Amino acid sequence: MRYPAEETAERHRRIIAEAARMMRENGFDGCGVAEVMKAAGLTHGAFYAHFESKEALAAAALEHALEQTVGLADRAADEAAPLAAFADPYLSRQHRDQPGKGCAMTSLAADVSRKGPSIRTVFARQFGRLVAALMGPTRDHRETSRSDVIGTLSTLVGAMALARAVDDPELADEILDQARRYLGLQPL
Amino acid sequence: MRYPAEETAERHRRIIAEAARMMRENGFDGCGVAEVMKAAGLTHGAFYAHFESKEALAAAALEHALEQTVGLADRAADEAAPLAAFADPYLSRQHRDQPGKGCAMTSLAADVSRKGPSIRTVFARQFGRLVAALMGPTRDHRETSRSDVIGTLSTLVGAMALARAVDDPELADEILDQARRYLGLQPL
DNA sequence: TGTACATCAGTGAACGCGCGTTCACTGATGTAC
DNA sequence: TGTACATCAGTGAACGCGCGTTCACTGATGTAC
Repeated sequence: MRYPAEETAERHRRIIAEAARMMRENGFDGCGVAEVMKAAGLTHGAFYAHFESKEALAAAALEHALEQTVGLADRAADEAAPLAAFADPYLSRQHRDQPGKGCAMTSLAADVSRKGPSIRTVFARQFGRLVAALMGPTRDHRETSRSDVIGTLSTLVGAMALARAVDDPELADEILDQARRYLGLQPL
Repeated sequence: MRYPAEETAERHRRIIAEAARMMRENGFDGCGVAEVMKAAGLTHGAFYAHFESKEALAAAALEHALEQTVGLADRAADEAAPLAAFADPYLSRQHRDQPGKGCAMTSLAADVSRKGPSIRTVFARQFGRLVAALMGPTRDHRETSRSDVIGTLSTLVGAMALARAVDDPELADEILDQARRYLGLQPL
């Protein structure tokens, strides 16, 4: 049957949101089309009324997930120390233990590097926006700032990836703790 | 037919080496058993004479790949500035463009976090050895040192993951450049 | 304002493919007598 | 030293399963007259 336009749009958004969560948890190839559609309350057959292919869904889901990270950076940019304001909640146990709700740079960067242009372009664009947001509106020493921003982001992404990979709770905690110290953040 | 023990052992090593390369390039799930065996010059049927399962191969391949990284750290530990000696070749374009020959922390950390204990334990153990190697034989300010080592490793892993994910050669180069500056390394 | 009809997001069965795994079989090697 | 035989890493066909994708069909909605 034909459905009201707004309900269809709402379902479309829900598919993207569920995919963004599941792909961050299990990787692009770790969650199936049928699984995503089921999580969105639909059957898999309807998928191709919403997306041209699974790759198109992956691109939309990645964009959605990174949008969330850019939003956090925008809010952090209003603080006195934007980088610290962004980094502090990033290096938390909550973020480590809930990849499905967290930053897609950490959970999907390696996956992205193995995918095609449609996905990698999304990543590059959103990463550029993230760096720009964290540099603040007007700075003079742009070069130095970009190095601080990119260096700090690298530390965040690497520390979180390592903390999640390690199969030893104490070591995982220590990685967060030492990365926080390294960046000059308060201990957890 | 039955084969000489040494030839069998040599083939076993070749399977692991090829798997270590292909899994770093394409992820654990991105390369198949048949593909690995073909790269090692065998047919897929012989695989289960060498490994109990694909997961067992993945664990062996990860161990092999990380052994290589620990070896580089051991050699860097003999230098005047071990961390810089390790970081300098890490943040190179060559490393970025040849993930199959490079550090498995960057290419496989996210994959590892989604796998079972047999694989995650390998990662944790080798990461521990890597940190220990880079801290040098005898230091007094251990706490500070561990923070420097873990913080720097995080930066390396994150920067390389980001540089590889980005679909823009200039941005990928800039990530390496700025991360090098952030860590106080000479420009490329 | 009614009526006939085109639309299209749904459903669920089916397809083709690749994957990890299994299995019957091979035959040179190493061992027991 | 020869001979018979067990071993086991190979080969290649086959299996079962899950996946992305396709397709015939449904029926409420929106549109044309």
